[in-house]
Amino acid sequence: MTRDRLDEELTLLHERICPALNHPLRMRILYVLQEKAMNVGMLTAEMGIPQSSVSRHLRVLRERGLVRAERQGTMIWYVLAEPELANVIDILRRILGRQLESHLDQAQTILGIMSEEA
Amino acid sequence: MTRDRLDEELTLLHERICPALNHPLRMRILYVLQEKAMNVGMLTAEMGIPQSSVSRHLRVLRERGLVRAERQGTMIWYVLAEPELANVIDILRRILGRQLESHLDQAQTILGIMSEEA
DNA sequence: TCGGAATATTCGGATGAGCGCATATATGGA
DNA sequence: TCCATATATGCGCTCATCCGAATATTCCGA
Repeated sequence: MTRDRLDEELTLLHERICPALNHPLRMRILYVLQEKAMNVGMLTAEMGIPQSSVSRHLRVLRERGLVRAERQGTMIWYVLAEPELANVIDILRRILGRQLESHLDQAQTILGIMSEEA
Repeated sequence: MTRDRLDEELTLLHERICPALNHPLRMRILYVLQEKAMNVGMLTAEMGIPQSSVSRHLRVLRERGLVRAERQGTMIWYVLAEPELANVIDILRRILGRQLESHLDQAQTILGIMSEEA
């Protein structure tokens, strides 16, 4: 694969897929949907944020083909369309875990990278 | 893991790790560094953007512990610190590839992205 | 066909990220 | 010490995204 081609593909990747991961609530939605399909009401309760927010986040995921919406009567059930996303999140969590263990983390804390600490 | 704990962890993940992936140039830097260490000058040439931009992107990656900076004389070599990131990118590329194959997306076809895949 | 529940969208404002340009800092050598 | 090279940062601007509240849409049942 040429340089330009890779560049092109990564740009496309960033336009289409990545925005889905660029928000913790969307990540959480993906993670929750991995276990079972849910409708908007359930997700709203689960997330603890306004329904309009949930709906907008779902739109981002839906438009990028990462979740599927299946209407059933007046409700709409959302299903994880790309199960591999769970792997992505797991890998990132693993990396985070390693960093939290290492001393590296101290330096970054000092640098004020982390908003607040857990 | 409780709901709150997962929420907390994903928020932390989003603050610390994800910003590194939120930009195509940073993704490209990670991808390029996977093959070999490079200094800022090499990366600037490779990317075709101003040196100040490269430097700022590197800072984001460095502060989050995803790359390591090793000074050698007047140059600074950058090394991929979390090789698993390459897996993340590969998974995302695979998802993108699947989506491009499906009819899901006509726009991509128009863009001529589907020419040939690896 | 009308009402109500479930979901989606619009609106306006606030916040943050990214950029190029210019400049600052650090290192090695003369 | 002074210069040249390599890298990092400050500044001002633009643009995208997010949010809550209010409103619109869709669908079912009576």
